[in-house]
Amino acid sequence: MASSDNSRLSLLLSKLEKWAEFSGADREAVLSLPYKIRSYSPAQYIARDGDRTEYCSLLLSGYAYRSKIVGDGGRQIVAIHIKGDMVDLQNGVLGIADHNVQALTAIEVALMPRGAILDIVQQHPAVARAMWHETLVDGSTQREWTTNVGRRDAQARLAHLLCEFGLRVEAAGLGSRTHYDLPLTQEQLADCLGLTPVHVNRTLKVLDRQNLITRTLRSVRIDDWDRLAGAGDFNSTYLHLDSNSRALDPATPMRLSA
Amino acid sequence: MASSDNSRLSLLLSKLEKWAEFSGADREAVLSLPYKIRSYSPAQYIARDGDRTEYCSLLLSGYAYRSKIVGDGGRQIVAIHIKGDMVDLQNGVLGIADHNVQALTAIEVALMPRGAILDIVQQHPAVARAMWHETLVDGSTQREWTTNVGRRDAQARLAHLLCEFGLRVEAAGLGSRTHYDLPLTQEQLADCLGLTPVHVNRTLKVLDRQNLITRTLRSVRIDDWDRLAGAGDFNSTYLHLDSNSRALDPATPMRLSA
DNA sequence: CGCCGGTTTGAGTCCATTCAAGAGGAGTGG
DNA sequence: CCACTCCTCTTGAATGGACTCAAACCGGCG
Repeated sequence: MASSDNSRLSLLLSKLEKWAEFSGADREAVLSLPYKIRSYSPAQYIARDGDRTEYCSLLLSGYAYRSKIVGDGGRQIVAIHIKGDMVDLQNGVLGIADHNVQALTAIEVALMPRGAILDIVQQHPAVARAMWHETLVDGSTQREWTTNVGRRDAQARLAHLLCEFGLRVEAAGLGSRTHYDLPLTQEQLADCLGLTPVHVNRTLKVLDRQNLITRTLRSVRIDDWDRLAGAGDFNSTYLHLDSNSRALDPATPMRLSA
Repeated sequence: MASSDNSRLSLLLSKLEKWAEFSGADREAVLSLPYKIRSYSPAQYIARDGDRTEYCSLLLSGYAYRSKIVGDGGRQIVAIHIKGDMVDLQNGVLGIADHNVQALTAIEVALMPRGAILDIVQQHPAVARAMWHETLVDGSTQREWTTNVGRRDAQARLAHLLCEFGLRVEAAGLGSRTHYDLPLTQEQLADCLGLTPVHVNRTLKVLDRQNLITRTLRSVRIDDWDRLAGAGDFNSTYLHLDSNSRALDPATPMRLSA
């Protein structure tokens, strides 16, 4: 466990500090978490369903995804992760993986031993609270995904996903919400959306023909954000991107219009 | 905020203690959380999407559910909660509700102020860890629901839901896994499963005709658990019902057979 | 150049939906 | 105690969105 140059964990620190007020000691503790860097190539497993997990991983670069396999061989992708996400907090803390975690592109992760995570949350309440928040936001996103596959048609599902990606990629500083890399094959998109690859292909074409998006190879340009968000029934609240929950601003609560 | 007789929070305590080793002070702190009891009648809102939330609620009796509404008016039920569940931890801690929480039956809840929850996790790491666990298990369940609506056909979806209910109801001491109250209308079942009420009706009949279940009014008898679990592609791992994660037993990791 | 994974397109099928109407059950008020 | 109403459940028939199967196309790469 080489604890060499810990500056790579500053990514984690800045993420966590969005959610709680950190003391100097808290920051110090995060930055001195033991970790090792590891690379994975596309499709490689970070964790497999059923595995005992020893590490929590912070995604340093690239994209990763979580998936579950059903009885007939079908696959559901339940989450996509980008730079700065803790990709294995749930599996790591619960101790046993209830789903697969795989690299989508070539990635780099910082592996932190499960015990070190449990220790730091034991000793640093602010860190604990921030990680808990992280988990809560993941949960919120997951509910939205359930809703997406459960109650929207193919076009809305896809539009919704593209909007979510845009905002998250932008928030992570990886591009603009209207033009970003989308390193998913149509088959993987289908597995995110509960559709078949063939139908994803057709649906993409429909969005393109309506001048909502322009597809180039593995990247997307959103030509009309507002109309795409409308088509996707997209409301960004669930992403909790505004980090003002600790000092909740007095703005009027939003309400769905429909 | 009447902090009168705190014995009702022992339900919360016993749940949390499954996930972390509590000291006497930890127990004391949980039991002396301020709360007030409130009743809701069926369909009444505990929280609405977009609301500022001031309380976290512990469900003392009855059933509740979370839902999201989509643009065309459709509803997705994203979780069902039973006695002992914290029904509003996410909304309460994040401070703004990203979905609705409603009573399914007549219910009683213990409302605890958001601030008190934040305080206790600040001062009692074991409590924080236990609540975090609670959230992680919720997240795991949510991933399974996403998978259920995304990648299983109507029959499997319904069978899966019935199995999940059975185990959870049994774990909460409310009945047996093979015979329990199911206070959902077929419309509500449909909204859990991403189906229409009409199709739920037909699918129930299919399960009945295959002698997997027997339906009586608002309750279910599972006649052949193993076959139903097979039909529903059900594997209970994701519920994390075995509370041995803090002292992980050395059993071989489970792997899916398919 | 020829392979190979991914994309595109077409045609036919099917699972679930929609629309519609009737039956059952519980509660209410006359 | 019965009539009435409302809600839920049930069933049928027709429709449709997404799927399956299958073949062709494309672009990158060895």
